[in-house]
Amino acid sequence: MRHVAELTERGRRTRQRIVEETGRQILAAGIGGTTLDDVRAATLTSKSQLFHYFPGGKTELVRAVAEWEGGQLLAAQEPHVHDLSTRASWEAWRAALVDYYIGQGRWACPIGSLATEAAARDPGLAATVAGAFTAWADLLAAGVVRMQQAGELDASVDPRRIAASVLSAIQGGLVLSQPLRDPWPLEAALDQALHALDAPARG
Amino acid sequence: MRHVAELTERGRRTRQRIVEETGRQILAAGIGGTTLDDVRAATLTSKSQLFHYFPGGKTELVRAVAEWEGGQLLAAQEPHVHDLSTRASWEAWRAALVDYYIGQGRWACPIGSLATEAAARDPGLAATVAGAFTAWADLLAAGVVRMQQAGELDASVDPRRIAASVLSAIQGGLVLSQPLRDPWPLEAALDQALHALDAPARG
DNA sequence: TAGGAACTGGACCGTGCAGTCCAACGCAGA
DNA sequence: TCTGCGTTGGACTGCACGGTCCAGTTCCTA
Repeated sequence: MRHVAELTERGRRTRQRIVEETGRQILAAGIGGTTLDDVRAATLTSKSQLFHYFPGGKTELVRAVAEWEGGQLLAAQEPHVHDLSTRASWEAWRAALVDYYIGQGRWACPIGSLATEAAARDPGLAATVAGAFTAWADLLAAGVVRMQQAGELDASVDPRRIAASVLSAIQGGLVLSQPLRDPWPLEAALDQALHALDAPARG
Repeated sequence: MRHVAELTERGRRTRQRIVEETGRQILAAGIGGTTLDDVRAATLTSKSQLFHYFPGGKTELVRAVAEWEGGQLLAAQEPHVHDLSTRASWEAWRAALVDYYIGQGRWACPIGSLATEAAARDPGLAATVAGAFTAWADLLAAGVVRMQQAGELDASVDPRRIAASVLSAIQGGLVLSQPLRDPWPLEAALDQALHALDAPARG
């Protein structure tokens, strides 16, 4: 006997298909530019399915997308983002990240692009987005700490500030790169931010 | 005898009122979240006036806003942005900029917030936005050159890359600060980016 | 002071889109 | 095979919003 809102395997797959396709459309056209009819057509589903799996409508769907994309974004940085204990590891991480954005034709951050639109429309979504940023920043800050522990970095630098400035370089670099359709601002900003890791430990 | 599309003083004021109010609404709610009816109500005008001054409709209005905001943004950085020949001048510029964004309750960049939404919806607008970024970056790069000429900065650093990374720090810092409603990521990113100016000239 | 152009008010229209509703299908377990 | 829930299809509704239209007013200029 099943209980409320339980999903079968088929249901889970359909739901997931909707989330991923909506994510693609939002990245390309923004929340406002993404219509449920477009999603319905692209996923070969029907209106009733959309509201069956997301009773809260578009708002709930977008939040599900935010959570999914947040996870994907961190997954794309594995395994480097859990190392980051050497300068070489940071470079490997950097390469994976640039490939995720530019190499795979995203040209924007799935989370970052939600941030601006979310802040105005949906406070709950803004909280989800802020949470994704915090989780990400924590991973980077942990890497900075690891570099300090390994004796490769001056212990006086603040890991949280480094993490925030690296994250800002990514987001801001994408803002500049996107309309120019050229990765160089992203790369310049990222490299500049990573120079903060070049302060050797004081012997 | 007047000619086509000439504006009287009254007309110019009305038009300007529409542009500024639309700018406020776009910053708060995005392009998609801004309706002509809201603008009409807030400016105490009528639909016909909106289309009288902007025959191209919302698209043309938004472009006018982008150009106006671009100018305002640079104006807010005066007179510092035309100096930037000393480290102190950069700090004064930094303070003016943070006040423009945070002190005046914007919490987002009028141009940066357009960038993401524009890239998807309106290629012409994206070009305008890219132009605004370029003009801004040119001013910063000129400042870097002035520091180099004054002998305060190593001549080997690339002014364009510095300018791009500082601009990215601003835009990305705002992306992080906005949902958190806290200026610290913006300030951390900006300060980190400005460290690039701390490379003394090689004697 | 008359003519005309710039300016203004607001009713009206068409459409695109979020969300509703209900009937039908399919796949388990009893 | 029956029963019931999870699942699916798609027509339908309400309305918000961009855009049109035209009549009326203000104000410059000759």
